[in-house]
Amino acid sequence: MPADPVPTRLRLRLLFGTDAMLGPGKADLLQQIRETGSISAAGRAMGMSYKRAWSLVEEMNAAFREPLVQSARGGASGGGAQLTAMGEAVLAGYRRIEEIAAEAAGAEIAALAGFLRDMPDGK
Amino acid sequence: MPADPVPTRLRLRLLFGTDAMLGPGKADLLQQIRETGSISAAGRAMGMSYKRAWSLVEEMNAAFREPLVQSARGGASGGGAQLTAMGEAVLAGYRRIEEIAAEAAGAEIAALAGFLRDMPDGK
DNA sequence: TTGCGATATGTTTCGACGAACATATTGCTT
DNA sequence: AAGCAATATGTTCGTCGAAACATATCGCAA
Repeated sequence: MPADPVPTRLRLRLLFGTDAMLGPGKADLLQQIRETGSISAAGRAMGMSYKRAWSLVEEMNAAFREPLVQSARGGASGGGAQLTAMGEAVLAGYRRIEEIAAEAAGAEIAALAGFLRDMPDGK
Repeated sequence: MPADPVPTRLRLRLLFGTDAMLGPGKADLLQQIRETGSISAAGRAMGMSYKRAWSLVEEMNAAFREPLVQSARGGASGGGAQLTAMGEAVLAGYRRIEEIAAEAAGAEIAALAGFLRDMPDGK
């Protein structure tokens, strides 16, 4: 068989109770913060305003027992941010969940994708 | 241990290529159509305008090789809609994927939920 | 002590998406 | 032939959330 004509991805979102949630956006943000060492740089890398990035960080820090992101302002480089141990754990956990789910449901997902029309768009 | 303080749910969305996607909303809509035999009744049951429900149906019908919903207008009861065999298959497949993913990742999800603050809100 | 770069946070502006509204159409029933 | 109930589809109107804009603050370095 040829490479699958329609690459199918699985995105998942965890709903904690009524308000708190963790999805691909926050996970990617955590990862970018981890890589760039800055909330603003992470936001830029994702085409997201600093304000929005910061808001998401604030939500996450409030939702868990301990903050996921530790930030500092001032200093030589103006400040920065990095993941706490809790932040590392949550990010790793989310990635693991993604992987496990995609793996477990892979066959079913492929079956569904097989029902798709070949070219959904006009391309 | 007591019942989990924060009931955690998993919602997943399948992204087919760039445009087509299938998530909880469309799946629930399919199920309601199946149960009510009508697009408008399904929309009402979900607090969704007929127009929106119809649009979603149109998207789904266009995305797959065969329509998922077959509709008829006119007639004794004014018309109606029902799932095609393809529609039944897609709905069942999505539910199965949900179940498999939740089951496979259950332990990891519970672990993450354990990191949550007890009362995210003020309640 | 001035400047820089990033965090922190409030206010205003804007645009997309859905709701609401409005019709047209269809085919049984009576 | 008239009426009904639901599909089908276009148009307008509101609203919520994000973007954009605007400051304030911090701490090191030069």
